[in-house]
Amino acid sequence: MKSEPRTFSIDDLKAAPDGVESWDGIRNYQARNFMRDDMRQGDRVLFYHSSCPTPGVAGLAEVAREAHPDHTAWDPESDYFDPKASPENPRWFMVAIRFVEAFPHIVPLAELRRVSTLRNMKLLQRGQRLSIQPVTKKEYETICRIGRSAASR
DNA sequence: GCCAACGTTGGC
DNA sequence: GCCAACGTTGGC
Repeated sequence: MKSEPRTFSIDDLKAAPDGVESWDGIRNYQARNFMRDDMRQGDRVLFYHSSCPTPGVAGLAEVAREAHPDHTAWDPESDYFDPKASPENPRWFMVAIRFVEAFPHIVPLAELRRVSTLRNMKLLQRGQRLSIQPVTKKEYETICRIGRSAASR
């Protein structure tokens, strides 16, 4: 899951009550469908910092609550207001995630690109902008190993 | 700030 | 259903 750290970082997640935060504001159908159809309680999440000096994986979270209607969609005061959404027809969904760990050092995108076993990772494919993407177990484990190692920087 | 690559909108 | 125009994402 990608987030701009100026807006919401892994440290912000850690500081949230119980380390839990709702992932509201997703207004892309593919990302919505992925949250609604594929993300399950306890699933691990790579927390990615985007649009910042060193984009990369900052740490880990887990799904604390499965998909439920994103109420910001029918709040006219919200930046994420969608006039076509309503409590009866929510249109947009969100999950809640819980902080698990922050890596000692971010795993930079540039480093991910150098790891041959990650070459098929969706994040690294050309034109891939989706803010929520599936990750294979092997990719997840590889990135955890790099993130926890003293050699990462 | 630039720009490539997508996604969405809306006229026809 | 097509597709041009526009908006967004996100690395660099």
